[in-house]
Amino acid sequence: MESLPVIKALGALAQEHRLAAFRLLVQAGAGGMSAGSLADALGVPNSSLSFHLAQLTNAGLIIQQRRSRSLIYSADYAAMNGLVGYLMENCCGGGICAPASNCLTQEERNAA
Amino acid sequence: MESLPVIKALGALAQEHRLAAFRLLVQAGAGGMSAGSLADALGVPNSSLSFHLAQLTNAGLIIQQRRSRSLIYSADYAAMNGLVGYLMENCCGGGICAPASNCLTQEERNAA
DNA sequence: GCTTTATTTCTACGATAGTCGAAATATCAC
DNA sequence: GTGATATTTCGACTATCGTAGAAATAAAGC
Repeated sequence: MESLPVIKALGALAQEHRLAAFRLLVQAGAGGMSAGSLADALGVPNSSLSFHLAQLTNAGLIIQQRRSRSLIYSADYAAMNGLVGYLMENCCGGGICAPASNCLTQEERNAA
Repeated sequence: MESLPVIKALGALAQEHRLAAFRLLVQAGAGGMSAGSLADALGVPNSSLSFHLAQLTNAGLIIQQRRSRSLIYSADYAAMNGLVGYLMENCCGGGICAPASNCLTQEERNAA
């Protein structure tokens, strides 16, 4: 993993509403949440949240899907694993520390 | 761990020079590096780097020590473990994923 | 004390982030 | 097509970030 996407991902998470939104999506799992229900849950105006969701999407941390009139967002577990992996990979000179554990996607969990 | 310090830490790492500096310090280990040698290694003016080191220090990611005329900076492994732990802790609803592996401090490594 | 070395603080500047109401777009139901 | 719903884009604004030269501070040596 390169440095630039890591910086984008870290920057995307380094904001109150975005960190909260991302965590909600992580906990929501594969089903995801609509933009509107996220805005309600966070108490942020739609237009503001839309801005933040675009940032998270651009950073590759979340995925957007249309379901009827709603846009459903869900966390990209692979991206998150890559981010944590990058941070741990360069820890302690890459020698002693074991790689970070991975969060499984719904599919991976079913397969296990 | 609260949300605010996590946001500060993520924000501190979400910048080219600061991420590079932090990684250099992580690899440098307990011995750390002086402000000047960091500035040389990164090709950044002293005053600019000083600004960034202050941000990292304020975020609790690195530690400052004076050694004669030089100020020596070193990575705070405990803070990094806390940050990664926070991200992993809220992953997958906190259920299935194992906690992230820890990077050991020099003392912990010696004790092991 | 004065000088040298190492680093920070000051200052000013342009660039980007965050906010939110209003207008625009997309989809569905009839 | 018309109307209702869900979400985004636009616009204007303030606040904070990143930059780097210049001046100030801290420690060591003579």
